Amino acid sequence: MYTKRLPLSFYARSALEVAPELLGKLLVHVTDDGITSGYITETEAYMGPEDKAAHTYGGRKTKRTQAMFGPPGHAYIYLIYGMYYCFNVVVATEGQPQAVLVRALKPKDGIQLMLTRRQVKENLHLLTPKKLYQLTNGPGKLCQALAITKEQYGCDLTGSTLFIAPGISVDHHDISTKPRVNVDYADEWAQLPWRFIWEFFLDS
DNA sequence: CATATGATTATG
DNA sequence: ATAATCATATGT
Repeated sequence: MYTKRLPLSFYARSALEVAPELLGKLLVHVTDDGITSGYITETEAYMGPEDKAAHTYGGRKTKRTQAMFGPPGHAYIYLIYGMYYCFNVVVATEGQPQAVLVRALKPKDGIQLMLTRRQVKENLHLLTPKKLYQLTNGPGKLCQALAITKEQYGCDLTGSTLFIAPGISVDHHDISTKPRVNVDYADEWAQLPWRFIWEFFLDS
């Protein structure tokens, strides 16, 4: 179905470079239940040891964060609030623990399957563009919709089960930036505009 | 070993 | 505004 993948070179750059460029790219997960995918619409850059908001601040290397220290182009996934998974793309170079959090998607393939996984009652045909987007407009939500769990921890994103395809190109005028969400504890690092949002039209 | 808490979400 | 819910991080 999909043959192209973003090359390793795409990921071998700083989180600040990769985060905005990930917008419009297609995140795909192939499972026994079927294929689900969506265009990336929102990301956040986490720059590693110096970034107080990053899990690897101060070089913290633990069982949870080890994937961030590994080679780029792999998945860093963690559980938050005891109930939701968050999906990140490891970037930069091995030993340089940077990552990009994927915060939202615009659903593409496998919408019926996403509805089931997210336990949405609404009928597929009666789904408004807004309702459709609500399926994957949060880091925990998109992991539920695409069935991303710790099983995919460290997964090679140039591989064949959980991967990122080129998708569509986004005009940089349609990208806005904001401070990252829920990182108040990070002092001056909390205010940096390291959240990137693709301002697409809901019904396009 | 004990404790506090979080890169969130759903519901009221 | 607040509850849900637990792996991880940190300290003793």
